[in-house]
Formats: sequence, C-alpha cells, structure tokens
Amino acid sequence: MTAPGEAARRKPARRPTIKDIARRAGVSESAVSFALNDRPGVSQDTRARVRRVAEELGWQANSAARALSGERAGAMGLVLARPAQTLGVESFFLQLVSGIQEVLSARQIALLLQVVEDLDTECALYRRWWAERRVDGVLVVDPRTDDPRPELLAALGLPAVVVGGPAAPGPDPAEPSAGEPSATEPATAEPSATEPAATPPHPLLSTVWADDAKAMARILDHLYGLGHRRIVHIAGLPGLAHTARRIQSLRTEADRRGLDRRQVHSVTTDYSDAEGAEATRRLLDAARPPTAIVYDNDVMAVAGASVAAERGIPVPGALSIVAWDDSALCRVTHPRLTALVRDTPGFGRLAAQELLAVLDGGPLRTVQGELPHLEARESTAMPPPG
Amino acid sequence: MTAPGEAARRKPARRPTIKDIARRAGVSESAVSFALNDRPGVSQDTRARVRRVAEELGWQANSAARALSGERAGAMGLVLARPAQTLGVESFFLQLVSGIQEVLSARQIALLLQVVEDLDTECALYRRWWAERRVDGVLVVDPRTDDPRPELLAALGLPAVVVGGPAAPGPDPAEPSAGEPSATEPATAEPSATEPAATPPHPLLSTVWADDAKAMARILDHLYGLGHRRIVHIAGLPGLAHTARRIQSLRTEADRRGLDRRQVHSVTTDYSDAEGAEATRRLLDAARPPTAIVYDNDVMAVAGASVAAERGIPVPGALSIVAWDDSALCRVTHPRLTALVRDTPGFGRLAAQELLAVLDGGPLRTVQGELPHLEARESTAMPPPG
DNA sequence: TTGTAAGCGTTATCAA
DNA sequence: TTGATAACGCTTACAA
Repeated sequence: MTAPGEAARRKPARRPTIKDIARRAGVSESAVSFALNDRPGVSQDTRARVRRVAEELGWQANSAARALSGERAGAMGLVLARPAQTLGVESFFLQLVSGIQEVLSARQIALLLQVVEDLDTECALYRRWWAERRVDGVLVVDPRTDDPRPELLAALGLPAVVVGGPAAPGPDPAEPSAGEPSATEPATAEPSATEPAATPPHPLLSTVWADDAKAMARILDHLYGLGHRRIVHIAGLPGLAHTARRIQSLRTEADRRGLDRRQVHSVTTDYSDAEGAEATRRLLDAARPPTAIVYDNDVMAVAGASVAAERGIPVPGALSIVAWDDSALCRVTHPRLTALVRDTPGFGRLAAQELLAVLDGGPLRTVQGELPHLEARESTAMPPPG
Repeated sequence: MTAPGEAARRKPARRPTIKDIARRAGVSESAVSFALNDRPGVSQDTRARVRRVAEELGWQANSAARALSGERAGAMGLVLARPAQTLGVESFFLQLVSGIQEVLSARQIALLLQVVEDLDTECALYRRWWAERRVDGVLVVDPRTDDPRPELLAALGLPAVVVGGPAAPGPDPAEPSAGEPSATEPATAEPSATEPAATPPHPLLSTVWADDAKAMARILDHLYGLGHRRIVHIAGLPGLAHTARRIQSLRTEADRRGLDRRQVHSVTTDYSDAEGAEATRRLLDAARPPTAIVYDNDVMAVAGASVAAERGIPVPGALSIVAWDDSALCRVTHPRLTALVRDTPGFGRLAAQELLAVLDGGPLRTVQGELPHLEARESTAMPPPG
C-alpha cells in the first residue's frame, strides 16, 4: 500500500479498451465490438470468450468514443429554471429526478441536471447541449402558457418530453380550437363530456401530464360535499401551464355547481411562503372571507394555516385548508393538512420512459400520469353556519 | 414552416465542425483549433477571422470529440445515496446543487446527478463513470464515519472532494487548530490508529466542511445562557460523519459547562418526521423531560413542535426548540423556529471551487465553509422554573 | 465467421 | 505562421 497522499495523486490506472480485449482474446477489434454489443456476426464461442475477457478486465465502453462514433451520448438533460431561493422549498423535484433515474440508470443513461436563472438561459443551454452533442434528449419541466422551448427543441431536432402538462392553455370553452391537424395521439386524455374537444396538449413535443382538471374536481367534490360555497384557490406562478389549467378547472367546476364566481376564484403567487401568507391575510380580511382555501403547494398551505392560527381562526372549524401536493410538511403541522397526493417518482418514471420511447422513434403523443387522490386529514371539515 | 408533427421529427440540422470553419475561413483545421483555444501559433488576423466564422456558424466543440482526444470530459458527478422517500424532505440538496453549478457552469462544465439506493451502488457507479471516462471528478456527499468511498476514489485516481466534513471524527477540542479557515497538507501524515483525534480530516481526499463543533457551541451558548440545563439533541443518521461530530461536540460542550451527561445527550434517528416525532414523545414522557431540544433538521424540528402542541406543552414556555438548518418550514410554523442558518449554496460553490482546484493539480487540503449563525426566533426562551 | 479499414470531431505533433 | 497527419476508442461497412 502506498502512502495515502500519494495514492490520491498517482497516475490513474489505464482503462482497458477493446484493443486490449481483442489482443487478449485473440480476435479482432470488430469481433469484440460485435460480441459486446449483441450483434450477429460472431460465433457463440468467440462471443463467450470476449465477454469473459471484458469482464476480467473490467471493461466499460468509453462514453466519449461511443458518442463520437455516431452513437448516442448516453445522457439526458434536465434544466431547472428557477431562482435559487425557491428551489429548496418543494420536495417535488428531487422526487421527480429520482423517478426519472430509476428508468434511465437501468439503461446506463446519465442525467445532466442544470439549474439556471431564467428561460433564456435555459434555451441557450439547450442550444449548447445540442451543439456539443452532450445529451440525447431533454425533459422540459415547468411548461408555461407561452413557452418558447418546444419550438426551439423541435427546430433543433433534440428529442424532448414536456413534463407536467401541456404548455398550451387547457381547453377553453371560448376557443373551439380542434381544427389543428397534427400527428398527436392522445393516449388516454379524453376531454370530459361537458367541454369541447381539447386542443392536443402540444403539437410539437410528446407530453406527460397530470389531469389537473380532474384533480381540481376531486378537491371541489370534497369541499362542496362538506358544504363549502366560498372557496378560494391560492395558485402558484401565473405563467405556468398547470396554474392556468387549475384556474380554468376551478371556474368550470364552480359553474357546474352554480357557484358564484366572485366567491369561488383563484389568486396567483410565486409559490413562496411569504406570498402564500400574504394572500391568506388579504382573503381573511375580506367582508365575507372564504370558508375553504386550496393552496397550490405544501409550503403555502402551511404558511396559510399559520396565518389562521395567528388570528385565532380555528382550522378546520372556521377555515378548511387543502394542500395541492403532499409532503412531510402536511403531516407534521397541527392539524395535519388534507392534501392532494401524487406519485411524483412515478411521474418521473413515466416521463423518462416516454423520452426513451421518443428516442426509439416512437410516435409523438400525450400520456397521462396516475390521477392523484385526495388524502383527507384534519384540516377540512364542514364550514361554520352562515 | 413545416407541419408541427414533422418538425419534431425532421433530421436534426447538421452541427458545424471545425472542418466547416476551416473551409469557410480558408485555413486548415489545426489553425482553427489553435485559434479557438487561445493557443499561440496563429496570426492575430487568422485568429480573428476564425473566431468570426465560428460565431457565425454557432459552433460549439463536440464534447465527445474533445473528451476522446484526451481532454477532459467536461462533466462532474454527484451521487446521492438515499432512499427515495427521504429525498424530498430536505431543502439542502437542491440548494447545494444550485451553488455547485453556479461555479461549474461558468466554466461550461456539466453536472451529472445520480440518485441511488445505497453506498455499494454508489461505489459501483464511480467505477463505471471512471471506466467510461464520463466525469472528470466527483463530489462526495454525506460522508460516513466509516466510508469506503475516499479509498476507492483515490485508488481509481478520480479527482474528488468530500462535501460536508471529514469522514473521521472531528479534531478534538484539545487541538485548537480547527478554528481558522485552514488548509492542511496531510500528504505526509500517516494516520495512526491509536490517535484518532490527531487524524487529519481526510488523508485521501480534499474536504470542504462546516465546523459543527463551533455551531453546536453556539447553540449551547444560546440555550445555556437562557438557563437550560436539560438539553437533548435529536440527531440524524448515526452513520454520518457530521452526526458523529455533532454528538461529540455536544458532549464536549456539556462537559465544559459541567452539565450532567444524562441530562444533556443525543439520540439518533433517520431524519424522518416520524422518527423525530417518536423520539420527542419518548423524551417528553420521561420523568424529567428536557427543557430544550435541538433537532438535526428542519422537518424533525417541526414534527417535534407538533408533538408538543398535541400534548399541550407550550413552546417556548415549557419547551424550547432549535432546528439545525433553516428553511421556509421554520418560518411558517407557529411559533417560528429558532434555527441554525447556513449558506448552503455558498457551501456548494466552495465545494465546486475546490474540486476545480484539485483538477488543476492543487494540493490536497481541507477547507472550511462559513460558520453558520443562530437565528433566534420564537421557539426558544427561558426554561420553566424548576 | 472473421479481419481490415474508414470515419466520428478534436487535439497534438510534426514538417514545410 | 501554417497545413498535413496521427492519435483518441469505438462502430460499421466491406472484404476475405
């Protein structure tokens, strides 16, 4: 054993190449390549021998060489365009990433993760990745209502899957827009009966999404069933596609039940605890405050509950609270929060699978994730009389 | 504009190569390479022309080709060995990653992030990355008290930096050296099994860490100053290096103040809200329950506060609570939690810088991050009389 | 069933 | 100051 300091510094052991294997197995390099890649053209005997030698030497294909010779880069990219402060608050991303990798790593595909400040930087990064041939495809998260990324990626020919729903706004009753011809094959997404035919979520890229409309309907079923008639939705960033979809769904659900749109509506925030609390304060100060509030993430929900506590407003006695997205937070507060539970790692797995399908030349399509369910806990109950 | 469906599928535009540039600028490929890499050997005139053409064509070096021709892979790796469920709860990692990338992306270096189940898989992954030449270096997080990774990485010759502190127990208080932002050169120091205290933090790899001992001292200063004499530390995973350091520091600080070790001690958990709550319950059930509890993360602290609330134990009236690591959680609960605030993105930046330094042949050393400060909020106060 | 050789896009080593 | 030319490790026609 050499001295530790030296060990860290000594020349890395030479990595074995197929040439080494060829020499040692007494065959040509191409035979080795064929044998190792499960291609026909080598005898079972040779194949076995080559395999054994490769194993002995601990050979792994040099990813650069493989990528260079026209093969794939063996990596996918994921860009997070969020200001650094808002990163930590949500458990969503790491769970998503963990699901994505469960699928990718099974195929020996790496994931490049990059955190950037804004959408322009994100687009620039896609261009660079494409030019550098660094990734075989990307997963686009946080789709916006007006999103430049799908067009860019389609133009570059960089395979991509939109994660988290159609970038285009959800079906709007005002816009009968079923006319667009496209190669889209909605896998499961069948627009609900009361609405006109939906625009294919995104004509340019395959999409994996959750049905926010149905989820919102579930939440409203729960609250309406309890007797709530004044329900406010404290949403997240206004530019995000799923925010738009949720807001739209709330309207639809309110109309369906004949609820007053002034008493059932949405307000947008930046997802932070600060804005969540602020919005809650404003609502509670109103002449006729809501009896139930639906928050678009867990942090805001907890912040809202805290505001209620400050003012001595009992939850759920005088105010019911629902969190869209569950996490440890919802379970540690007092009372524990009723939450919309999603299988986020599962969603990540689905997205990764779809990306692989696109790479394999699969059709452009829209896939829906598992419908989330509402976990009723202690923060929702019947509204106070009146 | 072609039909959308087609756009997504059409052959990617060909990426420009230096050959294209050479042809267009009327020079040789090697001249282009020299010009683009700021190497001497081309006239100012040629250099400028080449640059301009490259710009026009939107050329970016093909990362695979560059890596293959002996250069670096242009990527660093970060492996997270944690069960999927415990991933989301902490805001720590995404913030760390965001700091790391601030430094890496300035140098056009990508970050490979991989989430795995256990340490064995992590080690296997390092081997693969090394064999594939996929990364130029790695950042090792969650160092353990008995950690196989540094030895493996040193043996592979894969540059690495340990993030989050020495894997060995921290330097004993007898040695006042640990204070300064020091850079030790342990290359010559042979670790001796008989004197663990004198062991340099890590003889094999450069290390970036936070001074948990001083941080714990600050927390104890605060609590002791308020009058607390029964203080329990609900720590995280027992195998982690920083857990060991914190436990050790608590002992040291208790001894220094002549406190009873039975009344000032640590218990370990898995960081989950469930175990945090459970440990809290057990403590509060004791004959002489603690008057203050220090939690090793924010989630457990909130869970603990919730347990106190359940039992009608006023915080901070009858129980003071401190969270090690701040987050939105600590600010949205009621009362807001006193927390140890660290600059996590800054820590990530430091780690990335150190890794770059190691790659540039810098010395093996130990760097200390900024000392965290205690943000006193509403969850700590004087203990009840008696 | 095998081996030879060309090519992927760079960088690096030579002569010119 | 230049321009051929040979690596780098792998895949893949094309020949044998």
